[in-house]
Amino acid sequence: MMINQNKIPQATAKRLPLYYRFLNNLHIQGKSRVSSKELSEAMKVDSATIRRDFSYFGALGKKGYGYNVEYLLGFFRKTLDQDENTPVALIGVGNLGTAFLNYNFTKNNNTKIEVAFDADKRKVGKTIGDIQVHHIDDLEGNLENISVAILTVPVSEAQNITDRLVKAGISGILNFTPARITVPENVRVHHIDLAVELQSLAYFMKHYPLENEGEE
Amino acid sequence: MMINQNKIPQATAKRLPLYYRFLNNLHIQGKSRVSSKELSEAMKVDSATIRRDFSYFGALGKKGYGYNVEYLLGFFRKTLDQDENTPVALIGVGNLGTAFLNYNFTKNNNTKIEVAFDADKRKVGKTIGDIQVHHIDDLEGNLENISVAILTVPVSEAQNITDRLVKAGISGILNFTPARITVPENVRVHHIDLAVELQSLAYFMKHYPLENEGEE
DNA sequence: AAAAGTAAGTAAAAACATTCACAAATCCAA
DNA sequence: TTGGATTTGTGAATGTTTTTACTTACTTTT
Repeated sequence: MMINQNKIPQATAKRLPLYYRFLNNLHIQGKSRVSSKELSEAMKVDSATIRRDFSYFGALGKKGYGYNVEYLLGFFRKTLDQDENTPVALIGVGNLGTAFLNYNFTKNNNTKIEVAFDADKRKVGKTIGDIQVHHIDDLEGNLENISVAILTVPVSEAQNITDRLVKAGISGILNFTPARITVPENVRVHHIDLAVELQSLAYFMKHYPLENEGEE
Repeated sequence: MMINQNKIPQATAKRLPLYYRFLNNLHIQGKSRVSSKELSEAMKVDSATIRRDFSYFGALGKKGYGYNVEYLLGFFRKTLDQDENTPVALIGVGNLGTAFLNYNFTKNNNTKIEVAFDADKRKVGKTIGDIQVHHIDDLEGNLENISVAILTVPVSEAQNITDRLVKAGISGILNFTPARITVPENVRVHHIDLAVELQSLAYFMKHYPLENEGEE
């Protein structure tokens, strides 16, 4: 495992799951061939960027023809480890947490919430979207083989729970709380701050009047 | 209005709401002075980046001292138009939409969901988090003064509803569906793709083993 | 089989963003 | 009041990402 290349730019890496999903859709639709231009229109990513991104993995297409959907899809499946599943723990079964449980990833997706926790005893024992809710006190015993957590707890609990997650061996956290949590160097945190996103959109609308630009 | 500077880098603009929120917290806590180093530790943004970001707005601090929290906060309040409220429409009162309605922004926040829509008649008429749910058919009549929409509908409806939103005068969309929607040039779309975020985190964990890096 | 068209791949340029490193200004302790 | 400590603001260096522009190779049509 551990594919050699650490050379793929982060910006590219962030787009890979998007590429994968679109290729999968095309494949399901029975399309066997696609060009960077078509992909560009569908995904709103510049076609040169797409070609450059793909090129980090080698020459995957054919000049004058484009890309073979099935081949490309297979390639990305391996690259993105779509074979192996990534089990995920959800911490905090509030409104947002419940949304995640019902959302049920794994349509074209190798990530799946396997276990959920909440501090509210009325929620413990319930099954939401097929997933059992455990009490947060039982966190430590129920994270076997799980290294990724989605954090949807109240902001006041965020750091405290994070510390426990880290101690329990979690090494990646998708943090939906507004808290900028502190973790050891070997733990990766991605923040998604919904209030910031909304304000940021409003700011861009007011101060960056577009009449031409591409995207986000 | 329309503050002169179109010169602020986008990367900086995206951090402004974060800065604002932290300054507000500091102010509430009664702190009157703060350095870029302290801010850096709290927000996990490099201190030089913070100083550089602030500097786009002029010299806001004092050498040897740091920044006056109240002054800086006041400055950002004006810059971010925290005075004027930005009313928002929520389209799609499913799990995620409900989470937003209950989440209720506007703690330190000038964005507020004012109206919600759904296609399910059983939801219409309900009040969730103080917000009335209207039928999606009544979209066009109920978007007076609203220019921002949060899109949390099923992916199959995304483009169709987007077209209606645009026709009804919406010029900014926070899109939580996996669809990469098509809009006219003058409409700004920010995508938040939860499945992609999760997969992307998993990819980074596997291929970018950190033992040192900063953040996202 | 030739000509016209298409589209990948990429080198180089441009644009964008972060970080270093330090002078200048101010603070603060004794 | 002096002198060391602090901390900003920023030029320059570095790093990253996007975009341009073009060659090459293949496809398709005639």
